Amino acid sequence: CFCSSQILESQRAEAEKKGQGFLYPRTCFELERGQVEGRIASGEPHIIRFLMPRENTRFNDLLRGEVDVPPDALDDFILLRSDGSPTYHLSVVSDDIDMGITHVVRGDDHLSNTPKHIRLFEALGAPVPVFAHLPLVLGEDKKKLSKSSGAVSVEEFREQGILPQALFNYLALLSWTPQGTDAELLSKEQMAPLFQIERLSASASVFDTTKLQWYNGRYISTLPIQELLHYLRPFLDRTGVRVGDEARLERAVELHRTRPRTLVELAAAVKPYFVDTLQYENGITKEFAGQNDLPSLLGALKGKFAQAQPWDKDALEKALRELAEERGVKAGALIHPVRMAVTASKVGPGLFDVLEVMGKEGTFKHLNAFMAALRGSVAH
RNA sequence: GCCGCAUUCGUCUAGGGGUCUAGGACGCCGCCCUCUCACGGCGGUAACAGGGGUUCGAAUCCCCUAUGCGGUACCA
Repeated sequence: CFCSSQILESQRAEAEKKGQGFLYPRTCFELERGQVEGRIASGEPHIIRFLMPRENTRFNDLLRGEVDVPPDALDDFILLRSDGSPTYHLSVVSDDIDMGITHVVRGDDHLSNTPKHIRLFEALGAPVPVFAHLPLVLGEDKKKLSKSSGAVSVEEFREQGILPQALFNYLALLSWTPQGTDAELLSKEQMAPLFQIERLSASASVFDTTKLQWYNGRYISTLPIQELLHYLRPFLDRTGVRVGDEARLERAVELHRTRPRTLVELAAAVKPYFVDTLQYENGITKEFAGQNDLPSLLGALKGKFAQAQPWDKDALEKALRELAEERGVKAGALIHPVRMAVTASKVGPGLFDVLEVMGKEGTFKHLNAFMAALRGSVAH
């Protein structure tokens, strides 16, 4: 075809103005063979088009069943550009033939290209593969997933502290459910034998970060501990945690793992067990600075704890409850400030478990720092 | 414009003519457990896009409309 793109473009605009579709008018197809050879020999720029049959193209998509496409929108598409390079359509089809591809599984957005590809396979005398067009995953704005609509690469999810198992599980269950089970938590190994491509839904799904995080939380709390630790390590490094005591890390993770939804949060939760100083800001001013008897209570508690033998949750709980009894306060009046002191958080696992794992040294270090911070905030 | 694909709770989905007063999960709300939070347990909230058919009977089959997405490139 020798038609210039300018001419075709203006013809196309013309047709659209009249509200009509535009197909290549096959002007150059009418040319005599000798004429064509002459013009090519003279170096005139040209492209090679595929002569698309003017009839319906039917094929059976694994997900959508019979698809029947009339020729209206099937143009005599270009195979070779004027510089001689192949277009996408020629490339994929030759590649598929070359590699002996039997099943083409690709995104929905290629459904409209399929008739072209099928005709190409036929024209090249190759067997037409089976097609399956998967629905797209949409962003929360219901538009095609893009950079602006959230994370789009596995690297980004890894950075956010999402476990590969969780991402896999979540993604696999978008547009697909296994037959005969309501199970949501499925490993790759469990899914493989259940997988049937026909059970994929044909409609697009919206990516829900909250649900992904739920999956992630489930995997964080159930993964074998060593495996979890393996994934957690980079996040510990990143938050500046130097783990001196592996056994303590393991116990701390066991204690905290039911709460976080990302590895970032898990790392933050076990940080107090391995650092010298914590940041209290909000905890001090809002909750405890106004309690005038708190310094005295905590001082007395330190005395009790100093004598606790052994340093375990039962002994510590006994010591704390004794003091509460003696002072006529509720145990909670001690438990909450101590939790704040040792973890810089209002929420967390049972306090005595935390103290046992943290150890005597760590507990006192944080208690002292907290009391000092209390004095500072009262003074102001 | 033309062609194609899609449409069940806010979201992911089950459902393939009667068993659907539509099931499960996330989220949200309440209760239980409890030193707090989480986990766990129990309960609740919320959907068949609209309109025509076909049928004794439709979320399920057909048509139309609406909406969304994709294609209509010398992009992939």
